[in-house]
Amino acid sequence: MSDLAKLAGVSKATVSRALSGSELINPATREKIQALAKQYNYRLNTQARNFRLKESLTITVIIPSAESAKWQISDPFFLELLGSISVCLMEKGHEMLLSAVDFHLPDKTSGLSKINSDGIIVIGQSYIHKGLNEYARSHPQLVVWGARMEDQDYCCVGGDNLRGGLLATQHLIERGCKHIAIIGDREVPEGNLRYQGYLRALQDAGIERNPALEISIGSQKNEGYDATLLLLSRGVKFDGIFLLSDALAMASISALDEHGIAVPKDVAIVGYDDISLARYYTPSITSVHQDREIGGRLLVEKLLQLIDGQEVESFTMPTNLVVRKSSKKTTQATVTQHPADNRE
Amino acid sequence: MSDLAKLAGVSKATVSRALSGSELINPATREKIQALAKQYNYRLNTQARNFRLKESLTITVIIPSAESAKWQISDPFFLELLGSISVCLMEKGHEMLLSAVDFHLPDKTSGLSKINSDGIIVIGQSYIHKGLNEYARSHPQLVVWGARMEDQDYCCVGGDNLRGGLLATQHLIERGCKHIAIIGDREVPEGNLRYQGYLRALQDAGIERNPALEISIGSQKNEGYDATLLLLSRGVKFDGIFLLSDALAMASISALDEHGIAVPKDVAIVGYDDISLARYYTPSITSVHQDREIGGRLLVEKLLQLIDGQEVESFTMPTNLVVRKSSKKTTQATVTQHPADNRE
DNA sequence: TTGAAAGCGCTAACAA
DNA sequence: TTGTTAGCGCTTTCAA
Repeated sequence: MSDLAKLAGVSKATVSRALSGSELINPATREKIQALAKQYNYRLNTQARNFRLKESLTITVIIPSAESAKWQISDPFFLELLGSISVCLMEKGHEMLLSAVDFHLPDKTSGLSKINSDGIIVIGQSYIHKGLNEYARSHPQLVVWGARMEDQDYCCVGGDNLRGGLLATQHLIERGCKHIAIIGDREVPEGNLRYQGYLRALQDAGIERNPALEISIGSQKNEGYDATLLLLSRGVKFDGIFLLSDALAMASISALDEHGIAVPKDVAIVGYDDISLARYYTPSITSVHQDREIGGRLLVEKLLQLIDGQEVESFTMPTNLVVRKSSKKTTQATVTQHPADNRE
Repeated sequence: MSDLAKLAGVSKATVSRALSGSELINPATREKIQALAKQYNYRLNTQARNFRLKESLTITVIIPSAESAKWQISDPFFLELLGSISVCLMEKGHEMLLSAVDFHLPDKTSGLSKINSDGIIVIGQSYIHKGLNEYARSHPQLVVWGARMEDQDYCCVGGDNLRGGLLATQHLIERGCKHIAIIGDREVPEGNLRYQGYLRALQDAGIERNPALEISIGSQKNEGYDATLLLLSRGVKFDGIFLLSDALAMASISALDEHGIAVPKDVAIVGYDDISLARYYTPSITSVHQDREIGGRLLVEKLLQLIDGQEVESFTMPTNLVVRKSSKKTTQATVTQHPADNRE
């Protein structure tokens, strides 16, 4: 920069002002300097600038990774949300630092405090709601995609999971299902709310809950597959399954298919998230839609407001069901399998 | 830091040395200072440190975004590779800056030079091979996932696309297919090589190439769907399709299914990449496997060597076919559709 | 083994 | 409108 200053015959300060497009500078000088900068292919040292300004223009996005397969970034929906966040951040002139954190590790949120950026977006509360609460008290520059909780000290954006679970289950009931299984991770707040919606729908319809139809697992595809096999092995009747994510739904359909059980003929399937592939699966998957574009935008905007020192409210996005083939009504049938293997 | 120095009754320099675990310091002093730092929850200012050291410990990963849907980060395989890269980078103590760039834009690679990090990993050459070459000449801290090219001035890691295309097509031929369509993006180097493999397999088997069976499109799911409809509308006979990615394969199967064409009974399908979902699609998808874990690790290691000033060679990873149901032999059948709509 | 001091490249008071 | 100057928080010579 001092070189450039010499070349232009002005001081460093003037160059700095010219390059940052300051108001209080002679337009002629500014253009001269900018031309010179371009000519010599000079670029501001962002590190120095950020250091000086005590800002990084960088946002850290944390996405939970799957414990079992660390190199595999979790849920496709989160990835699609990530795409939306990435675009918004870019529009606002921020960089995106991506960090896949395994929240199953003992230290859990301890990694958060090592982060050095203007703000943090956590995609999915995972198992760390309390940790987030604690962290947020000292570092308010945090927004989280997830479920609204009673005791929530951080800003949270997410879908209406209770309603989503309700819609999904009601749909299966309306479609004629009497024995509706539910498979997914109920340990995480979002999953739990979807489960509550499921319970409520059953209750509203006067259907008694059957614990043998409920399986709480992680969110990996193989777990969806295995859980479906487990369900089959229980020998309990079921004619519909509500899966707490589309990835699980796909794996489940795959498992059913391998056992000669047809979807939707024998069993109706409803997933969650309406990931882009849901429409292109065979059969296409009925799913609870969450708008990732709006979601990502909201997360970014709220975080930026937070960084700006503004007060910010959490937001729950409306949610709707997209009906596709996997739950289409056909000639009814109910599956019973291997009543032998009847452990838990 | 100066506060900490006062507390410890030493100079800033000593604190700095203690915290960086320098050799030339009294172990007693070091431990005292480290204890103090922990007690007061003091952390080094990374920005200042990086600025001083002229390093960022940050690697930028560039992943091409789909032109049509900017918020949707492209191919699932790239995402899985990204996961692997992320883990390796973390292991090596680097941060990962993620940038989704639309290489269809007119400026194309111009964005690269604005990047301010220790090195760049580009996932997929996309349409910018020349731009990468040019960039690499002045900025050698660059590795690219993609295809080996004759004139390549950058370090490149990727699968053996020619062989992959060959294996996929040979498999379809062995399985009895006589009329093998190919759908995918041949504009990008990787796609083109896979296509060359396809051509060679046909040639080896003495099957004449039929341009009506070839469709070059982008890599979005809807394009795979549309391309399949286009193929059907051409009214040309086909009993197998080689799709240049698994995402396309899924969309294609979906399109066929909607037209009452069964996979693999009527048409055999082979995809590419062996993404984790391939095994859980219905039917499960035969696909050319590329090891994302090793791939990611290689990319990171080579980049770090490059940053370290070492000479680095490009590497082509071995490639193999994973056979699943989508290409399983059944009672043979050949589809002909709508010979009416025979334009193009 | 430790301290004093310089300086990384930039911005922003303050002065001119 | 521009220049002078100080200083962000750290590391690292060099000297003690």
